[in-house]
Amino acid sequence: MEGGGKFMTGRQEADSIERRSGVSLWRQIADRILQAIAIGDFAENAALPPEVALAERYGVNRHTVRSAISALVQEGVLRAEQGRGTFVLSRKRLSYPIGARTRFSTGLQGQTSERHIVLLASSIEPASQRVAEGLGLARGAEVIRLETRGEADGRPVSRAAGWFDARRFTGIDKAMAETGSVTASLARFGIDDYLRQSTVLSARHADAADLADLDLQPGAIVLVTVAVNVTPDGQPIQFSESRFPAERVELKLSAL
Amino acid sequence: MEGGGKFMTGRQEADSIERRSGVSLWRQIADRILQAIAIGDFAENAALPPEVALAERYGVNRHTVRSAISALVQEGVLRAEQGRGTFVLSRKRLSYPIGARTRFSTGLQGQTSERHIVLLASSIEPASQRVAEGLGLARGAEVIRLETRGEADGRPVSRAAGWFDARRFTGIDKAMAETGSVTASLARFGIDDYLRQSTVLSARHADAADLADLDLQPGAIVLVTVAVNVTPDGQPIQFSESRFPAERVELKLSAL
DNA sequence: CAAATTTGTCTATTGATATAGACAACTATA
DNA sequence: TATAGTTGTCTATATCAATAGACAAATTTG
Repeated sequence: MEGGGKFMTGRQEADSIERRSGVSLWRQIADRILQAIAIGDFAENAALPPEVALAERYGVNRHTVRSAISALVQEGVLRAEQGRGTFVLSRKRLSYPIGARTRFSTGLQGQTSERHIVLLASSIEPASQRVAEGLGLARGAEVIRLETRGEADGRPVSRAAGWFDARRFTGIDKAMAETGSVTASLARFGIDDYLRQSTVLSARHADAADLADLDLQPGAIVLVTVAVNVTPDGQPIQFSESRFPAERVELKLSAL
Repeated sequence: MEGGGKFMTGRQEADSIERRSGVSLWRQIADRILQAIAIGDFAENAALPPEVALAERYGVNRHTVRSAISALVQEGVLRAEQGRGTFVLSRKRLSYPIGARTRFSTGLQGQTSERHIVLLASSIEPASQRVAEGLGLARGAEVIRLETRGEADGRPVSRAAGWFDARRFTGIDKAMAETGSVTASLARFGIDDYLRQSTVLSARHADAADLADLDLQPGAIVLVTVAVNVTPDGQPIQFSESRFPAERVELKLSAL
């Protein structure tokens, strides 16, 4: 029973693996295992099926499965013990909420014991076309750019660039460095509340910058959001582009 | 340093390519070209830079670039003409809106000249755990499952499975086959309006089923949404899982 | 027409990917 | 303690991926 099971269950399952696809088999199998963990097929701390069983299941050689497992061990997802088995270390994906009032820290409450934003860099630059459009400024107007990384339990879960009107938000880089919070920084400028006006979402393979920023292994997938935050009366205050590692994060879109 | 140019522009650019990553260079370059087209770097009908220029730009051999181009020609994204150049065929990605009132047809108005939903299959089955949770039914309760494909201008842009309470929506499969519209089908059961209660979003490599369903090439990425639609008073009516080809579709999250 | 530019094809070589088989090392258990 | 089950290591072979160079074929330009 290879492909016949597709309609049998309520879940998309590992029917097969694509050869000569430009994606190596071990990478595809590593992705499958990651996904299986994410949807709860392999419980945390539980043993994976033995290598020979996985090899049969995916229709490849045992050594190919070993390459996949070896990559996941490198990533800290699995732990292999000779004679015993291979065990799942990492938890399910974080569920990052996106809605009218998207906030980093509050959204992950309950899922992680610790979370924070690190300001990596800031700069002043002329607004590019899309930034200018998003913020309702003239192209080339001065904007402040903040580069940040979100971390939860010590692991990177997001990497964002945010742009603000440099005139209105002079010094927001310092505020951000001190508070570690966009919400708190904006409060210093009299912004008590802000809303997510629009979010555009896409996905792609991680490039070199993503790999470094998010501590990913080559071949990983990133979710990309491009968003505009506005004041309650509709004035644009922030344009942002965020990247999330798809293997560690899912986005939960909440009405509101 | 490698990524020195990273802070120079407002755009994530092609700093480099990852070797021995499990993803072949030609596939990575094909992804880059797709992305460049999607964000408008290469205009429609315009010529791509010559192969030698691309090879230099990405730091690979010309033949590797040719492999990437050849894959994109297969996918119908590019057209190569000997002696002239290689040209961009496909348009930008469709922007598929997701919000409180997500509807297939209305959402794509203006972006495509033609769009419709095809009912591929339907069945009655016991509710799996997650379907039951989503619909607020007991696990194992009978549900109707509709398998559909969304097409715009003749190209697949979505592939969805939708589940409905079999008791309440007996015959919705026929309604769907006749009307080709979820909204119209639900109207027959007295549902004039419905809202998107929750959407969970993730991304992964396309598996064999995705490749067949969405007419993709191996190595492609799919966006996956899992959603629950409810009546205005909060009663769950539909649980769905949809897959979108990331190279052809982006999701636009609209407030409310 | 001639030259320059660009894509297409061919041969050859190297390294990564995948398969195959055998056996060692370690663990749990009967 | 013996046995079965599991991960770890090794050798060998075949195929795919990537590089390198040369030249043909088609198109555009001077």
